[in-house]
Amino acid sequence: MSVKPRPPGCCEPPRSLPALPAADLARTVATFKALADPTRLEVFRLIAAQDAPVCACDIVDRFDVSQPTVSHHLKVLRETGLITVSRRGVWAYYSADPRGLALLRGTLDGLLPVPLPLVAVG
Amino acid sequence: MSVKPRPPGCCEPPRSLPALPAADLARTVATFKALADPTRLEVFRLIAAQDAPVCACDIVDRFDVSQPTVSHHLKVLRETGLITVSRRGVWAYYSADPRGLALLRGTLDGLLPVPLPLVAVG
DNA sequence: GCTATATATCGATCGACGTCAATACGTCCC
DNA sequence: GGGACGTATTGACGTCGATCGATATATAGC
Repeated sequence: MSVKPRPPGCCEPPRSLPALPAADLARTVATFKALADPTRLEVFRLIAAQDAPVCACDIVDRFDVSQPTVSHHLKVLRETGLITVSRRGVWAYYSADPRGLALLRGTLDGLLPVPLPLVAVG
Repeated sequence: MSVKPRPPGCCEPPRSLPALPAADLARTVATFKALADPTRLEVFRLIAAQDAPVCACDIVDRFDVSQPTVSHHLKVLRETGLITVSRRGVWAYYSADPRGLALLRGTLDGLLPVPLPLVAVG
């Protein structure tokens, strides 16, 4: 953060980088963190692979963790905008929110230029 | 994980998802985790924004954490394949490894189909 | 060799997080 | 209302990880 002279013979100062706004940084970090747990990543993969919303009971059935733990993971994914929930009676149905992944994709594209230019077709 | 009958009136069983191989899951989780810390994400952003390798001393200068902490973050980024290091005398120069981000991009594309079909040109 | 400098490693601390059992909350049905 | 069931919340526990100061390692120059 300080403005120090280069150590002699070291290097040119790197190109300065516009700092990410604090809110964007926090949101990006939270999204990465949401997918940085093996159980939670698999839960999200299961939800994202479906055409129709997934019942919470199915998720509980498919993982070797307790029902409160699954509920906790779903809450984290919901709070980061990666999934949405809808209720029908006592049942809760979860779907992937495309905007959550779009945010991540945008972040990655901002980190390094894509190797080949891409254009949308169709 | 068990094969239980549906609760009555709940839902159709979700499409079964081929489990991610353990090694792939671990590697993906580790990469997400590497970018899930605000300091480390900013360090990586600084490195990835450059055309030339960045001297470690510059990174230490630009952040409000101690030199051992920066060294630790650089090690994590290196071990996940997001950056590479080269030495010249006592100095260490870090560059972004495009393959690290490519892995992440591939993972995201596997999580949800891209909103519009994309083709490479040029 | 000795000193100075750049970077890495070690050990300790402290907060964050994944997990569980227990419990609370809501909804359905009798 | 009362019981049954699906889901969410709470509180506690153990582990992991970000951070630091101290120290180690390595290189350059004298």
